[in-house]
Amino acid sequence: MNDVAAAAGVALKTVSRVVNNEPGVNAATASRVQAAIERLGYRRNDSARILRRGRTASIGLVIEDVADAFYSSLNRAVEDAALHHGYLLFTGSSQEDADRERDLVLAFCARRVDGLIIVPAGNDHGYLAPEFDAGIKAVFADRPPGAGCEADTVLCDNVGGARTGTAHLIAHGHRRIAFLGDAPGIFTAGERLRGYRQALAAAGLPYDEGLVVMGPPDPARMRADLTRLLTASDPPTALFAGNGRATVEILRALASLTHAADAGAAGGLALVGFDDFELADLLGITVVAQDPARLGRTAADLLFMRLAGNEEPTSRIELATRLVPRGSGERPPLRAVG
Amino acid sequence: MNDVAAAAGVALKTVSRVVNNEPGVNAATASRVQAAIERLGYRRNDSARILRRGRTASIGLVIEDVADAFYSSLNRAVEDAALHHGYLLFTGSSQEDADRERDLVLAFCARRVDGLIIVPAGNDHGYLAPEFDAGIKAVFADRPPGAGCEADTVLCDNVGGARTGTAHLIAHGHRRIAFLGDAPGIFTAGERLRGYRQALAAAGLPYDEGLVVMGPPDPARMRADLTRLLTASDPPTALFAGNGRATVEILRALASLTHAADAGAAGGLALVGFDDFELADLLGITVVAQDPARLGRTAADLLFMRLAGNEEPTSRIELATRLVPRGSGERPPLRAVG
DNA sequence: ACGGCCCTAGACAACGTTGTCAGTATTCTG
DNA sequence: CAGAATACTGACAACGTTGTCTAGGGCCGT
Repeated sequence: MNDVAAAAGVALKTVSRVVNNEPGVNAATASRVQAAIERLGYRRNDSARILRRGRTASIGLVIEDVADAFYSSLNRAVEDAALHHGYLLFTGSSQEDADRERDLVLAFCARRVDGLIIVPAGNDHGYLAPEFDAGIKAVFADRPPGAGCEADTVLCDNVGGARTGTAHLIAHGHRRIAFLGDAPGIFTAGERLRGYRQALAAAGLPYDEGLVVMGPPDPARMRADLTRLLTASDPPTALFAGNGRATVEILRALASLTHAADAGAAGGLALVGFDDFELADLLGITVVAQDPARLGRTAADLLFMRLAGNEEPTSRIELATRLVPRGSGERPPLRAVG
Repeated sequence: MNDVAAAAGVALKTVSRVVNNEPGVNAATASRVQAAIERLGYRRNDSARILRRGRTASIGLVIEDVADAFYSSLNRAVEDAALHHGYLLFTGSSQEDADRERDLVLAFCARRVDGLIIVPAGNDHGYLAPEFDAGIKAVFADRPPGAGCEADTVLCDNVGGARTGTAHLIAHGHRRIAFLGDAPGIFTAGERLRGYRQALAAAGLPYDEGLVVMGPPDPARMRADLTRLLTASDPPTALFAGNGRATVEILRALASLTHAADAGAAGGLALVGFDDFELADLLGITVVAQDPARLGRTAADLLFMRLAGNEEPTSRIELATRLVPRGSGERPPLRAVG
C-alpha cells in the first residue's frame, strides 16, 4: 500500500480510501490510484486490516468429518450462509475427538473468528469461557454443549424420530426389533435409544438388552453383531439402525450374510434407518430423514443474529424429522412371534 | 498481552517468549507469566502474529462443492495433510463458477494463505499472476490450470480410465455404447469423451454423435435423454456414465423407466460409470474408480514441498484409475447387433 | 581482582492497515 | 467580496505481535 501511494503520488490514507470505496476521493485521483494498484498488482493485507478493525468477517465450523455426507451437507449450508453475509469460513474435522475439537476451536479463536458453529465431540466446554468473555458467539449444532455452557443449540428431534421409526415397525407387526446404534457416549445415539424404548413401552413391548448393540459403525463388528443377533434362539424380525452409516453397513452385512450359508433370517428382515442417504430411494430403504442442510442453515441464522447484536436468552431448537417409507420398513415379520 | 505483562510485572517481550516457548526465560518468571495468562484468559492474536511474521501457516482449498462426495473426500485428505504440517485450512465451494473461484482464491490470498490447492472452475488464471509474484504457491487438482499458468498439477488419468471402461464394454460384446457425460466445457468431461472415442476407434467401431449426451447431471434432463436414446431405432445396449453423479441419475432414471410402460431396452442395459460411489458395491455397478483422497494427498504433498522451498520445474502427475467389475458392466448385449 | 561469557530481561521498531483529526483548496452564500 | 461551508487530501497514532539490539547481574577462569 505504501508502494502504491508512492507510485500514485498520494498519501497512504488516500489509497486506503480508494481500496475501501470510501467517499471523499476525487475521481481523477481515484483512477490514478487504481491504475497504480493494477500496475503493481497490489492486494490488501487482511491480517493488518483485521488487526486494526477488530472484526474478521469470518466464522469457524467444527464438524465430525468433512467427508461425511451428513456433515458435509451441513458444511455446505453454513458456507452458503457465510457467503451470503460476506463472511469467510474455516472448517475442521474433530474426528469425534474432544481434544481435537478444542484445538480446532482455539485455533479458530486465535484467528479471531467472529463466531463459531460447533458439533461437539466432547462434553466439557469450559475452555470456551475466556472466548465468550472476549465476545465470541457460538452456536452448537446436532448435539448440545457440555453442562454449564450456555449457548444457542440446534438439534434434530432424535427421540421423536426414533420413536416414530420404531413405532412404524411395530405398526407393521414386529415385536422383536433390534437397535443398532453408535457408541453410547454420543448424544444422538443415547437420544435415539430413548426414542426406541419409548416406542416399545408405548406398545407394551418388553425392552430386551440382547437386541441392542451400540458402537462405532465398523463393518466387521457390524457383521459379527448381526450374525449373533440372527442366529440367536429368538432373533429379531426387524432392525432399527441408529444412524446413516450403520444403515449402510447393515445393508452390506446383510448382503454378505444372505450370500453366505448361515443366512438365517437375514433375507426378509424389515429395516428402518435413522438418517437418509444417497440411493436409499433406489434400494427401497425406509428412513427417518433428518435435514442436515436445514440444521446448518438454522445454526448459521442463529449465529448471524447474534453477530448482528441479538442479546436475547439462548434458544434451543429441535428440528422435526420425517419418516420416508420406501419398502424396507413396511415388510411384515417373516415368522409370527409367540 | 500487555495486560498479562502488567499483571505478571514483566515486559511485553517476556510474555511473548513464554507464549512461544522460547528459551531464555527463568522458570519462576515463566510460571508467573503462565499464571497471569490463565487468570486473564489470554489467547494470542494470530492476526497480529501473522502480520508481524509474514507466514500464516494456512492454506486455501477451492473445490466445486464441499457437499459432493468426491470433493469432500479430497477435502478431508487435504485437511489431514494440513493438520500434519501444522497448517490451518480454508475451504470454499466454487459451484463450478469461474467468478466465484476467483473471488474465493483472492479472498484466501488477502488472508495471506501460504499456498493454494485449486480445482479450477474457469479457464483463465491470469488473476493469479500478482499472487505468484508475491510468492504464493499453488497446486491444481483434478483439472489443469488455464493456458499460460504454470503450476504443479495432479490429475486422474481420465482418458485412460474412460478408454478402459469403454473397452470393457466392447470386450463384453457391446457395439452401441452411449456416453453420458458432464457439460463439454468441463475438462474431465472432454478427456473422458476422448478416451471413449479412442476405445471405439481401437475396436474399429464408428463414433455416433447420436449416442453422446453431455450436460450437467440434472435428473429430468437425464431421464429425457435416456428415453430418447432407448426409444431410437437403433438403441444402445450399454451406457458409459461420465461421472459419479451421472451414474446415480442414470440408475434413478432407469429405475423409473423400467417401472413405466415404455421400458424399452432399459432393463438389461449394461452400465459402466466413471468414479466410484457409496453403495455401488451393493448395487452391483461396475465403475472406473478414481481415488479422490489420493488426489488430495498428492496435491497437498506437492504444495508442502513447494512451501518447504522446492524450486524444481512444475510437475504434472496423472493418477491411475482402476476398473472395478461388479456386474453391471459384464452383462452381454440384450439383442445381437447386425 | 578483573575481563569475558552466559543467562535473563526489557526497550524499541516494525509489520500493513484504518480511524481521527487537521489542513488546504474550492465553491457557495449573503 | 468576505466569510463560511464543502470537498478533498494528508499526517499520525494505534491495533497486537515479534525480531533485534542492548543492559544488568552472576559466574567462570586466570
